[in-house]
Amino acid sequence: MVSGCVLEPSLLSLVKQVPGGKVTTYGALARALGDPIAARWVGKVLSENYRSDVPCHRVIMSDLSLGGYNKGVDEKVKKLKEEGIDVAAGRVNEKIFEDFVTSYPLRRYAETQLKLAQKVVLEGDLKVGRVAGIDVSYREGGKGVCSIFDLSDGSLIEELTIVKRPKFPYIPTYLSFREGGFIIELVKMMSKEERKDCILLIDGNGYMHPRKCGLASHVGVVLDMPTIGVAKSRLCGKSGEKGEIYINQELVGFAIGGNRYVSPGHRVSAYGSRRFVRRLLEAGIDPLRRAHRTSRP
DNA sequence: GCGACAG
DNA sequence: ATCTTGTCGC
Repeated sequence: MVSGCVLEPSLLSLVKQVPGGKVTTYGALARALGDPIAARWVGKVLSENYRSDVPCHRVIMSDLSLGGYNKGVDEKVKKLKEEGIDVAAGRVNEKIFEDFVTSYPLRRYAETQLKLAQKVVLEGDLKVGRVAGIDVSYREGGKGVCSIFDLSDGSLIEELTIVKRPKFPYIPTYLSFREGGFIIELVKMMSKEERKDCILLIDGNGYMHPRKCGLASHVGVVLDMPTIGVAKSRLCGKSGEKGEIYINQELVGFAIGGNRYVSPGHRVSAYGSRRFVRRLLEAGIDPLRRAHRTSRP
């Protein structure tokens, strides 16, 4: 219950649909939520669930092995056998129940991303005077930090902080629904004048996203500000010979320095975003590292 | 079988 | 992101 409040009721009600004497898989539940990529989150939630009205013991792995259970796997096997399910050598011999009644809630979020993606502008002159790095860290809730630097002299102008509980779980490709609210609130704490002339560096992807709408693009469009995504690992795409990242032959971003992935968020091009981040680092300005450090305890 | 899977 | 969970593709 600590993580995703938003999708959790949907997930638990899906688990309740699995009849006694039948089993389903984490992946099948994720598909019923609207996206198989949520399978890992499904497993995490169910392994932590203690509600006796939710039959988590009927959820197993796609290879028919047992998976986890909060009271131990032995208890899971016992409950399954009591329901007449054939369990032998740590495997369940039963057809997978997948006949869920569902509204596929995750699809609505994906559709939101597709709509926002149509508003993304992949060009801009980046005539800005300030740069803000924004990062969110978690420990008993989330802490978002926005570190604003003056580009004329590289000095730290201001640092803003916000602490709140994220309402959306972490599911790959849906990060913007977890962290977008932190970023938007932080930017709204900036003065109008400060905001006007500022580009945002976001810890995550922009255009380098399966639906062309990662966190940086999402908040860029919502705030109508130039944004660049800088991620520490690759979510999707294929690497070219000079660090380019492609999705279906389309350039979506770059790997830089071997351990950073840069992609345009909004109102900047792919090459423009790489140039901007490179020049910042050459000038010794690292807003994201600063935001990351102050967000950590 | 081993690793990847934004944070 | 932390303490571990599933699935798919190489």
